[in-house]
Amino acid sequence: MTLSIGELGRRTGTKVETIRYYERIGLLIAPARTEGNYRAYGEAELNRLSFVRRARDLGFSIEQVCDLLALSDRRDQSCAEVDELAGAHLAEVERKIADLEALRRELSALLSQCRKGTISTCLIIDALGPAQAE
Amino acid sequence: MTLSIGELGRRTGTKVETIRYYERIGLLIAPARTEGNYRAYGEAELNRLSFVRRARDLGFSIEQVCDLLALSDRRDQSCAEVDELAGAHLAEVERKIADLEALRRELSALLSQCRKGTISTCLIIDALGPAQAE
DNA sequence: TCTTGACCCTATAGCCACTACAGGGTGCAT
DNA sequence: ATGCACCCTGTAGTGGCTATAGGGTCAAGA
Repeated sequence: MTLSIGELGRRTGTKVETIRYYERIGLLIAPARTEGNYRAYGEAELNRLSFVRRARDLGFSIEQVCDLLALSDRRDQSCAEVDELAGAHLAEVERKIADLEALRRELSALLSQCRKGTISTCLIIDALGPAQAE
Repeated sequence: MTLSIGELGRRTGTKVETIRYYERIGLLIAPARTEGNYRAYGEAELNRLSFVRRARDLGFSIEQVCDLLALSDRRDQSCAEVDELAGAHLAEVERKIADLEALRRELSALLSQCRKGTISTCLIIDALGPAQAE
């Protein structure tokens, strides 16, 4: 099985430029080339890129993906590190959710107060402006 | 009242570099200068930067902040546009929350299954790897 | 008066994770 | 021979800052 970069992209839902970018930063290993200097991928590369994509879709950073890839090769060792990485990531996701929910509350409070008046009486603009009664 | 850039930063919780950046991109207007070529800010600038900071803290993009600033000057007009902008932003925030919550569910499902074994039996690594039973 | 140190200035490069060119080469069908 | 889809490299751009280099200014203290 030999895949061109475009085909690999189609199968993994990755843009061609992104694949080349991953290669450039060392996340993917430079594959063999055809006579015409085209990248030629095999199953191993397909699997590796799939792994990368899923991890990225789960919100892991490139660096975390690198770590996960390295860990996934050490099949006999404890998966405690994997667990820890995923746990840290989960905590980060939960923090972001909390931040966004605080934001949502503020924004919807502002919006619910809107009296459809003019800018000069707009509570949203007011809320952004300098504190007047302080 | 005349403020140096550092003083303005302190009063608005903004780094000096960020203020200069805002000026460079046109979000803040270039202020008067002292004899020694230092930026000299007044109350208007303090208000404007406060506005920017609050809007940024609420998660508005720089472009949205530009729009809000432009709107806030047109005090006699309807605030419908402001409302719309804030509403669109709220919708965006809600979409992000939904995305992150889906993520959280996936991650915590993965983590709850961890049996503290080796990498080769790690369900997290499995979940990232290529689909095996398909 | 000199020096120290905190502050200020500009210009430029770096961060993340891509994305979008420009300017060319390859491969296959018509 | 021509067209078109695809591939190649290299570079620059995105957003929203942040950091650094290499200097200038200003006020206080010895």
